[in-house]
Amino acid sequence: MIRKHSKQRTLVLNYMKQITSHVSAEEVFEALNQEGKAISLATVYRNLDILSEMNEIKKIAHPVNGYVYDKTAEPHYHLRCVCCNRLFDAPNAYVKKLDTAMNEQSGWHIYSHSILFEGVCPKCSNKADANNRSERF
Amino acid sequence: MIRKHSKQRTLVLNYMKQITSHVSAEEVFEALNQEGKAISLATVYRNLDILSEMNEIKKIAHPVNGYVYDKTAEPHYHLRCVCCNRLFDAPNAYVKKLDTAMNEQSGWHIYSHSILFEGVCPKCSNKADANNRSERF
DNA sequence: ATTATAATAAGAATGATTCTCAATATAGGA
DNA sequence: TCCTATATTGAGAATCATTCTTATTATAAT
Repeated sequence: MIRKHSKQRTLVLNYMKQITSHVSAEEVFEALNQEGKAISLATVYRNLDILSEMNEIKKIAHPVNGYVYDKTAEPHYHLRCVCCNRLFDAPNAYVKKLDTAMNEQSGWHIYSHSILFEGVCPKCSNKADANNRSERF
Repeated sequence: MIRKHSKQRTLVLNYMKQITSHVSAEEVFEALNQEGKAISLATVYRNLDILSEMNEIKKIAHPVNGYVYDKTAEPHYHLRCVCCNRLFDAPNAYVKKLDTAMNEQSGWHIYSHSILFEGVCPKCSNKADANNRSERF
């Protein structure tokens, strides 16, 4: 018996599709409730995981803050700001041939890969510049 | 006042240097106590984090199992088996030019990147083959 | 030796995530 | 439409990795 998304799962999915960043379950929970859409935290967690398994979104281990969810399951790369800790999509395309190359080199059966770049985002580096200026004068 | 490693920190570091895989704090704790080296779990956690900050080892967010620690802080890539969930070092070298390329493309100040390949390790794919054979007959 | 700082053990506290379970909703067949 | 089986929910309890607290012990510099 194939069952389509429940009312709550649809809420979660619609929210995910509409945002541009990467969010934690807690953030989804708070955003939906703020909008007046009553949903429990456990249901948010449950549905984010179900949607990940259905390959509609992707669950990502954030290097320092538990898990975040990504609106798209298509493989792509990420940038993390070591200053504000936020996660962003990288502008470049997925390089499929890295998988075939690693396949041959390692003897594993490789499905995919992910790349995480670490650095300082423009917003944070502007802030740092401003601080330096004000310290100087 | 510069202080060199304490007795317990040295225990942890020596253990890390001698292993080949990637271990959790709990595993370090159990291995050391099994060897008769008394050390508390909190101390293991504390020193693994201190050693990471000192850049002697590296702390890694495992995609499904919390954090693991890597004996080397030198940037390199990883393979994760989706079957047994273990983490291994990839055989290839770090590609520095990905950082400079992403620097230009994104406008960020990029420090480094990491690549995580996902697939099935030889041991697990052998196991799967064996299971298939036995199911067939 | 003395003193100040660093580090420890043990357990308590925290916090994110998962689990439990009684209640509610839904799909498909009679 | 009503019935039945299954899916889903909400609310809070439970779990579990990690961090914090605090009294005690170790260490380095004087």
